[in-house]
Amino acid sequence: MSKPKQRSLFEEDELPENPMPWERESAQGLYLAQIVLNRPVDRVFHYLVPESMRSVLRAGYRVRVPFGRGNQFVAAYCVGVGPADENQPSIRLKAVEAILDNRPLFNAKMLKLTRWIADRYLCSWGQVLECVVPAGVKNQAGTRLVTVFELITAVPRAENEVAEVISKLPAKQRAVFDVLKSANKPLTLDELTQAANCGSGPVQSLKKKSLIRSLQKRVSQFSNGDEAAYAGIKKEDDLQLNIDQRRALDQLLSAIRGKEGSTFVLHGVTGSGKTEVYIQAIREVVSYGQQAIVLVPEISLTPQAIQRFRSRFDSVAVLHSHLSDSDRHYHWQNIAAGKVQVIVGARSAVFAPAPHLGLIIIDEEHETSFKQETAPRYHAREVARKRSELEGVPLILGSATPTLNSWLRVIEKKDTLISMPNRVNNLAMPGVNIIDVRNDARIRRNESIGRVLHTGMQHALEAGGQVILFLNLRGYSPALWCKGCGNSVTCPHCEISLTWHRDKNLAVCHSCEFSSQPPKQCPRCGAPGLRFVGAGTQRLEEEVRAKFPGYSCKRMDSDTMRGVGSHAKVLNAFAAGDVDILLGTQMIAKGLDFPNVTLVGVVDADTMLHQPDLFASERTFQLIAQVAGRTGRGMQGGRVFVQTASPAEPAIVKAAEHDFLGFSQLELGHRKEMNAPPYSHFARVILRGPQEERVQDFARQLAQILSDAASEKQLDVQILGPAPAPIIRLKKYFRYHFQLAAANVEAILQLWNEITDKLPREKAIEYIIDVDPVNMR
DNA sequence: AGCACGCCGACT
DNA sequence: GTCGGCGTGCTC
Repeated sequence: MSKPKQRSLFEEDELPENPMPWERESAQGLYLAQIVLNRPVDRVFHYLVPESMRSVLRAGYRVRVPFGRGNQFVAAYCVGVGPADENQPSIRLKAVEAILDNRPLFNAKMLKLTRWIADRYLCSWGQVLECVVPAGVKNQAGTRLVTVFELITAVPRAENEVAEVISKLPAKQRAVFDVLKSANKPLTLDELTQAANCGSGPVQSLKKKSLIRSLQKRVSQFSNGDEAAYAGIKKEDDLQLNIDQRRALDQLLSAIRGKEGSTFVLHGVTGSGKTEVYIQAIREVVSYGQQAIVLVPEISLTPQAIQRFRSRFDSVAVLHSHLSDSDRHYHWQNIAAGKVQVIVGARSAVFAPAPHLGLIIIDEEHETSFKQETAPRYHAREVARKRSELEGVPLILGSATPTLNSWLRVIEKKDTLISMPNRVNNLAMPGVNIIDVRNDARIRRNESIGRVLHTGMQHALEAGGQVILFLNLRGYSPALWCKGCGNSVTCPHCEISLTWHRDKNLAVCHSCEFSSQPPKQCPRCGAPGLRFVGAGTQRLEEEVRAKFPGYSCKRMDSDTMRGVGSHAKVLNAFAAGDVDILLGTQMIAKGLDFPNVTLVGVVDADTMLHQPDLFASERTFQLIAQVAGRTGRGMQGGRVFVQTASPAEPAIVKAAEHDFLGFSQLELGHRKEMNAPPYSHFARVILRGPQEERVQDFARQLAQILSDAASEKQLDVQILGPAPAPIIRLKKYFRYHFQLAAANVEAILQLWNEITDKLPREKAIEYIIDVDPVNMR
């Protein structure tokens, strides 16, 4: 019984755990709490519930408990309460020390969901719960304790005695007493003394006479940021839907009305008006007094996107990364109180404590940012799937380029497809030109903009259109290359090529925080004259300014978009037409909707394609399709130029043809052949330590143990590797990884659970396991 | 993950 | 003889 996690994964057994061994030994009518901790031990601990807490403590509260040999007090989560089983020896049990919340933070469904996450992503229940509750809720940010006074009414004293004491009160005390009596609620010292026009003396005297008492009350002092957010937003009516949108909405409405916990893949090409469909589907659940959760990638949480929801609904909570602890706490309370209709947020908003959830939507479902890269390493899409099942509400996965994962479920009829194959207003999809740059003299000269793209930009700009240029590398030059030895200068910690940032004249590692003055000589061979090769957004900006001097140009990447409002500022300028050419990284690839953009240039389609990654092809397709979607949204139409040295690459060709079906067919064929996801599951074990050889040895050791266990337990799990991780050095650690592969994820989970507490330890070597990884670095 | 216990080497 | 290194195992 050391691993409750194995049991509850695919059984629907109820939350109170099976009796622990000692629970079977003596029945004394004890009342116990089941407690989990934010530690990587996935076990439920039992604590005595003191008499005083018995009527309050339930599953879902946080508590403080003594833990370990030193009885250190730690915050923990109560996941169940109940009488002890028979034969409970009370000696070894400790007692709950305190309850930390005024109300439970989790209901039964959320407990079930978090338990599922712990099982599915191989971490402890406590770790999941810890990550679900925002820090601002834990530390009660935006609230404080104040002392208030109230009358003592229920005192077992003779009434006439009390009346006599009251009648003999000095004037000031009498005034205080009357104020408190007429207020009929607890008052602070300030309120009291002001109303009674006295000092604190009379109040203290009354307290001494046991006519009033003081108590601590927690009051919120949230700065109501929401009113400001809503100021200046005028409400708008729902738009008229076109035929595709109408059909999509009708399908969703019937699922909503039927209370189905089913999943819909909404495949709508860029510009097909998915958001309007979401909004009107939400309208339906809101009309029942229910709430909707909308997950979007963090980078899509733009002011325009937020405004779009705020102009349609009375109360929208937006959960983004710039919120203060206090804001987060405020939203959590509001959401839990059912005061919020729509919750819009990034990944973690999937845990929003909506009491009457009616609908979950994930927009841009293909975005990799829905996978959390630290424990618990959950994927919000899968968590949403589970939550929709538990709550019996529909889940909508929207994208112009659905993941092959979701697409396979459509093909297998596990999920329902809704197609929106046309753009709104009968706009055409933009024409995409694949430009083979292998023979372009300018590209050979190390320029980024080839002849064809240059001409295209010129025409677009002269016709009054705007241009977006996409390049997925920030900085000036992605490599400092030495002619002498042919090597590039790498980060001393990560062995990754340093990128030269010309504006600050720094060589920066994009993997850790390292940066230094660019060396004058090669650190390896000492030869002088390092060359800066390749181009990042900084250099592209310079080239654009040189080549298009009459036009204004703005760069958007994580270097220029440090400030909170910087994003909106540039986009507003672009929308207003003050900027002709917008260039940048990933962050301009999604969701932008500017009708005057008549040309989009993908400066280098090959960077993503050539990554040693199972998903490289899928990502390349997604990226080109998404970037292409940024144009042709007005009446002038639009064109896309994709510069590549692999013009025949299917991911690029199919993206150019806007042929998702064709691409998915091809790519799924490859995946099936290779028995790769979505036809199988992976879990990736990553090890790191300061000495490369020991990390490698230990990786081999672990892989061997897992491999042996797999054959011993007859589990069909392949062990692939170990091998050096693609980024072998990261911040002073050497990294190795290996993978567990199986047709069913359950086999992987079972194998890991069988072995995990028997695995050896090695000093200074840490390892983690990532189930269904999206990032292979 | 912590943390305490315990079993070995270098000190007053 | 003891202080403290770090490996080992447990945590209701």
